[in-house]
Amino acid sequence: MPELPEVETVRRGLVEHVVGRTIISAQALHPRALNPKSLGGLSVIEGAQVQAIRRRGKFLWFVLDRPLVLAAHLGMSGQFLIRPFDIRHTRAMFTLKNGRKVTELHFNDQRTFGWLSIEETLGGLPTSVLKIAPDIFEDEYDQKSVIENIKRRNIKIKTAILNQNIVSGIGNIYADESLWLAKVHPERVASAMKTSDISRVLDSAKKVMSEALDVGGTSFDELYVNVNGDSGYFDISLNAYGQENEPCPRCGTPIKRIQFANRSSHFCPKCQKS
DNA sequence: GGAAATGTTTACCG
DNA sequence: CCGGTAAACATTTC
Repeated sequence: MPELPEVETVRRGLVEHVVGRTIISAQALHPRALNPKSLGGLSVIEGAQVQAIRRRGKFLWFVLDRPLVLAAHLGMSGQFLIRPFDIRHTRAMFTLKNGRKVTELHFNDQRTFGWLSIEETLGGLPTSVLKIAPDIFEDEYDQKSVIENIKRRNIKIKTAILNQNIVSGIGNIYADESLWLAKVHPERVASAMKTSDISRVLDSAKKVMSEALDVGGTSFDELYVNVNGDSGYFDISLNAYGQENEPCPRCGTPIKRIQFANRSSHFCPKCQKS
């Protein structure tokens, strides 16, 4: 469930199900579930009450009634599930209690690129999030300085918006969708772009991601689901990502797919001029 | 069997 | 230091 709209969907589910509850037990079931940088095993948060679930970009963290937080990144296939019907890929388990009510929370992760870690905070941010830039929906997000940052670089615009240290939360799907909406070719060099074009890309990213969030994110299969195991519906709204050879919804030209930084880029060769 | 999959980090090269 | 590229992590599906 991995880009900003999907992670935010998970965060909202966690707010419903775990905030205000006390962690009775927490244990990792797979050696890769715990980030090597974690200050300790998951059991160190047993007894703590969850006060809030926060997010920056694709990073989540559980605020506790103690100085430490439980930070989490879903990687490519991580899930937090309340009522898992599939426990094949459960990598960690939490039992939470609120009075007599008991909640079992699973951290599932097929590809095991996701992780959990116990971290300290600095200025309210977990250690692993310190270098991550604010995402487009945060109060701290300053689009003017983000544009200046991007403009200083001789990198492709898609590389810039995928860089979590420049602006966080955007992954391969929403990068392609944002560039399509902004009519900007993914390989345009940032330093040669007009400020207004960079601005339009970022505005488009905000628009696309808020629309995706409204429908619970993008799910192609059951890997990307909320805490109740439900899929999001943004896949039906995709205009470029995964649409190779499909007609561009704006001009009818077949969407093109190219290799980009070891992955795929999808764009309309007519609308998005290089 | 090969390729690809919504992420991040690191090594290496020029 | 900068940017590009490939690989690494691991699993599953088409």
